[in-house]
Amino acid sequence: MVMVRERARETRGSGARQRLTARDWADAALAAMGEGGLAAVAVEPLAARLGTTKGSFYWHFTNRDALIEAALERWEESRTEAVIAELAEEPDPGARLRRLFVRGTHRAAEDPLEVSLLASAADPRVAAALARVTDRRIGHIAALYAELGFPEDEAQRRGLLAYTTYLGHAQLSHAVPGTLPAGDARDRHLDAVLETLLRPAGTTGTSPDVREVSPDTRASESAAERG
Amino acid sequence: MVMVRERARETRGSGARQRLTARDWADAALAAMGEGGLAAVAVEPLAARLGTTKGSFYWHFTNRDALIEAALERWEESRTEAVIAELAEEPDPGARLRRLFVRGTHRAAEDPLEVSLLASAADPRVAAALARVTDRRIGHIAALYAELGFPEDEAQRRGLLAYTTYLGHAQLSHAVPGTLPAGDARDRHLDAVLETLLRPAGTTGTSPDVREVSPDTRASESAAERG
DNA sequence: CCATGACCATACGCTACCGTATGGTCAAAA
DNA sequence: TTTTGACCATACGGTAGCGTATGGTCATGG
Repeated sequence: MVMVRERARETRGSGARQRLTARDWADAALAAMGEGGLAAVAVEPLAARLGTTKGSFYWHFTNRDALIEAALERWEESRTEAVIAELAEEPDPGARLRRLFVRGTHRAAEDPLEVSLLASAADPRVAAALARVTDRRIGHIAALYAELGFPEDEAQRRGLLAYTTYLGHAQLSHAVPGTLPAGDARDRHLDAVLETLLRPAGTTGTSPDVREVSPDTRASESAAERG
Repeated sequence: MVMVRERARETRGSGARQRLTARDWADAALAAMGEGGLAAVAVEPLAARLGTTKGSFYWHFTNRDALIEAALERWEESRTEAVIAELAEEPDPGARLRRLFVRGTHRAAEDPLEVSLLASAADPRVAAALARVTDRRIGHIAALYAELGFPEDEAQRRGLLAYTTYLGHAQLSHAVPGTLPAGDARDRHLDAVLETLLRPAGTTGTSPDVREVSPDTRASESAAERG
């Protein structure tokens, strides 16, 4: 089963032969990681998938660990950029937080990479990357809460809770998707969650004086996104 | 750590060996799973750890899959019993929910087994076990909310949110423990989270009319528990 | 007292993967 | 045109684990 390698040599610049770069390998590693976790980042299967052999890999990387590190680095920066891209749009911090949460959960439901990384947190490199990204994200969410008028410690606490909720949601949507509402009900659920996360504190008590959640600021954005 | 194997009858040099049961293997598998995930449930390392050989294992089990299934079954029922044990104590549903949440998060922080299982949710057997346990737990929490007076759909929604929060918290405490407050601050954080999860709905709005969280019903129970 | 069967040890072949060694190919530089 | 060096193919040896085969040991019942 030899691959038909097309040698379409463009006359200029981009050496259009099927030669690979270290980044190609890192991307493939990330993809494999999303599908099978850290253990799926294996040189020989990746080589087969890329239509090449180990000879190529060991030219670009000293060993498998180096590949893992490169992949994590790539993930980390791409995620940071994605978050920053989210930031730039909305002027209203409340709407920013809503969009952040909704798009984050949507993406987590589709893309297993993030959950896979969490699942591989036993590895110290993965743990380090996760720690950096997590800190940055929680800090960012806390800043949004602060912008909304919450005092610093309360903003920090709520940022942590919001991110905790996001993580749990991502976990559920991947491991036990049946528990989560689907379709319209999903957006309604997310709205209710956001309502809970944003509701001001102060009315302590367990007695449920329950009324309808007023649907004035729905956050349903059923949009597919790219990264 | 590993227990000292008592060799009951030592009248003859070093001949007398301890015989194992299938349950011993299942327990060892669960322990290994907590430490290294599903991949750590490997016959030969387990045999070494148990001070025996593969010969013993393949007497009690047909193959590795059978061991995994047995271990999961054992986990599932032990967890169910644990939850039921929690149930029986408190008469007040609000306090039950608090204790459930606090003890759950405490245990998750100490025992990596649950997080490891989540990390191995790619395996269909693990996914099935997780699905059963998750459904039962969410149902139980929702029932507590219902007992507190929330209407059925709201109780369901809040049960899901509470469990989502638990999962995210467990995940964080394992993967990025630095983000979570420690010591006293942890209990305060948990109290605040519970306050948020139990607060009645209805006061929609983003404007933070923030006051102090009244510390009338603290849920600090720094107790070690057994399973 | 020996025969049986439950239980364990050991040796073997198999697969998947890691990493090395070494030679092949091909575009561009010399 | 020859040479160079970046890039890839292939063969090799090593390790870890799965599963099988087969024989060893020991308690108990006949």
